[in-house]
Amino acid sequence: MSQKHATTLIKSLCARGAVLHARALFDEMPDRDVVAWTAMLSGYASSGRHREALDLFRSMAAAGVIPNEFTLSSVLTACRAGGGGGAASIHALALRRGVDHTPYVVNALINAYGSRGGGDGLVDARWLFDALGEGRTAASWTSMIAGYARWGQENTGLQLFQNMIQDDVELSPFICSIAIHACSLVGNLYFGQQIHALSMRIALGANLAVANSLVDLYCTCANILDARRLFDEMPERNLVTWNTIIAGYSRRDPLMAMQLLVNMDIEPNCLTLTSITSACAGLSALRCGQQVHGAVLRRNYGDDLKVSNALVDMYSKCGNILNAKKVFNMMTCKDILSWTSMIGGYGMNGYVNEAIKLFNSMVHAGVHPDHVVFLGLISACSHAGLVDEGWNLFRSMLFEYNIQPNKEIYGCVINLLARAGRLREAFILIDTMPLTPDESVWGALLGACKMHRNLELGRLAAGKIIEINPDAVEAYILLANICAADSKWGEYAVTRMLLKGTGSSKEVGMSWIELTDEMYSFSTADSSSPQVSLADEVLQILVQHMDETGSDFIDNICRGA
DNA sequence: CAGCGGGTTG
Repeated sequence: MSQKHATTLIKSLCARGAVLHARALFDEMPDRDVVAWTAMLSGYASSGRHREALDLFRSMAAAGVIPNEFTLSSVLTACRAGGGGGAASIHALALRRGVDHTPYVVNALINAYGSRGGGDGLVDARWLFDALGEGRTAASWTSMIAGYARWGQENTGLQLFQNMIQDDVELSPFICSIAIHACSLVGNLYFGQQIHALSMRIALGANLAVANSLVDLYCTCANILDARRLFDEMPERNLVTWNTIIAGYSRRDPLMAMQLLVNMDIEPNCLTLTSITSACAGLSALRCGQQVHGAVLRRNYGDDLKVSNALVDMYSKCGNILNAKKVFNMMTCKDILSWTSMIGGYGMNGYVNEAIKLFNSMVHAGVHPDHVVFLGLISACSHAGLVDEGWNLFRSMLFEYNIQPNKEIYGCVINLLARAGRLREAFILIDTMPLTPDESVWGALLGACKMHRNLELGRLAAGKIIEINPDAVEAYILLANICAADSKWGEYAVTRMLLKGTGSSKEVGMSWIELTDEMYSFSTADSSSPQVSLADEVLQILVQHMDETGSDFIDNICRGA
C-alpha cells in the first residue's frame, strides 16, 4: 500500500469513529510524512481525544517531522478542548514556521484563546479577530462570539453578532443557537425574537438545535405557553427538546411537567429525571417522587450530583426527612446546593438542632456558606421560636461571613423577632435596614401584631403596606381584626369600609395532599367533601391534646392561625 | 493524501 493510500484510509477510518483501527494502520506505516501524521492527529482531535492528539504531536516532533499549518490547527483544537492551555506555545511555533496568518490557523487560535480558563484569553482572541479585518470568515465570527458567550460576556457576544449580521456574513444554525442561548441567559427576549424571525427567514428554524434554544428562550424569558406553542409545532423533537420543555414546566406548572413525561416518546435521561424530581417536590408528591427515585437507581444515575440534590430537596419538601438524609449521606461528593438542601430540609421539618449541627459540619468541611443556607437556618429558628439562636446566626452571617443580607433574610429575621413578641425590635430593624422595606417585610410585622394584639404598630405596618399597594386586601383584613380584638369598633368599621372600597376580593388559597395515589385539593372552610369534616374533628382532638401537653410552640401556631 | 469553527437541556 502506498503512503497516500494508507493516509486516505486513516482519514476515512477516523471519520467513521474507528480511531483505534486507524492508529493500528498508522503504526504499521514504514514511512510517515507530515500528511500522514496530520491525518492521525486530526482524527484524535476531532473525536475529542485531545490527550492522544497532544501525545502524537510530541512523537511527531521527536521523529523530526516539521508541522505545517494543517498540523497546527488540529493541535490547537486539542488545546482548546483541554482548557486552552498551550495555545500560546503553538502560536509561537506557527510564527516560527511563518504560518501564523493562514486563515485556518488564525481561526483555530481565536477559538483556543477564547476557551482559555476563566476567559482571560478573550483579549488575545479579540486582538487576532480584529487584525483579520476583511479576512474574517464565518468561522472567525463564530469562534469569537462563542468565546464571549462561554465566559459570561453574552452582551459583548450579542453586539458582535449584530455586527456579523450587518456585515452580511452567512448565518449557520450553530451561530444562531449560540446567539439565542445568549439572549436567554441575559433575559433579552426582544433580541431573541428578532433572531427567531431571522432564522425563520433563512430557513434555519427547522434546525433542531435552533428550535431547542428558542424553546428554552421562551421558557426562561416569556410565557411558558409561547414555549409550548413552539414545542407543539415542532415536526421533530429530541431528548434536549423534551428536557427543555419539562424543565420549563417543572418550575411553573409541575403537574404539566409530569404530563409531558408521560407523553415522552424517547427514553428520559438524568436531566429529565432531575426536573421531574423537582416537579414532585413542588407538588409534595411523595409517592411519585419515590417512583422517580426508583427510576434514577435503575438507570444508575444514583451518583449524579444534580439528581441527588434534587432528591434530597424532594424528600425534604415531602416531609420524608429520613430518606432525604439517606440520599444525602450516600453522596460521595457534595456541593453547596447539597448542603443547603439538607440543612433547609431539616429546618422546614422542624429539626432545628440537626440543621445547625449540619451547618457546623458544612463549615468544618470547608464549604463557605451563602445567604441561602442562612435563610434556611434562620427561618427554621423562626418557626421553632428559637429567637436567640436565630439572632446569633444573623449576626454571625453579618460579621463572621461578611454576607450582605437580602430582603428575604431581613423578612425572615423580622418574622423571627416579631413572632416571638419582640415587635419593637422588629420595627427598629425595619427602620434601620439598608434596603427599602417592601410589602412582605411590613406584612411579617403586621401578622405578628395581630398575633400579639399590638394595635399601635399594627396600624403603622398596615399603613405602610397600603402606601405601597393600596389594594393590599390582607392588610385591611388584618388591621380590622386587630381593631376588633382591641374593641376599637369605630376604627374597625372604617377599615372594613376601606376594604370594600378596594373592590377586590381575597383569592382563596388552595392546599393539596397526596393520599394513596389520589391528589386531593381543598381550601379552608371547605365543606364539599365528608373527609374534610372528619379531618376537622381529628384536628380539634389534636389541638385539645396539645393544649393539655402545653407547648408554647403549638400555642403560637394556634394563635397565629 | 491533510486542515479551522460552532450548538440547544438541570
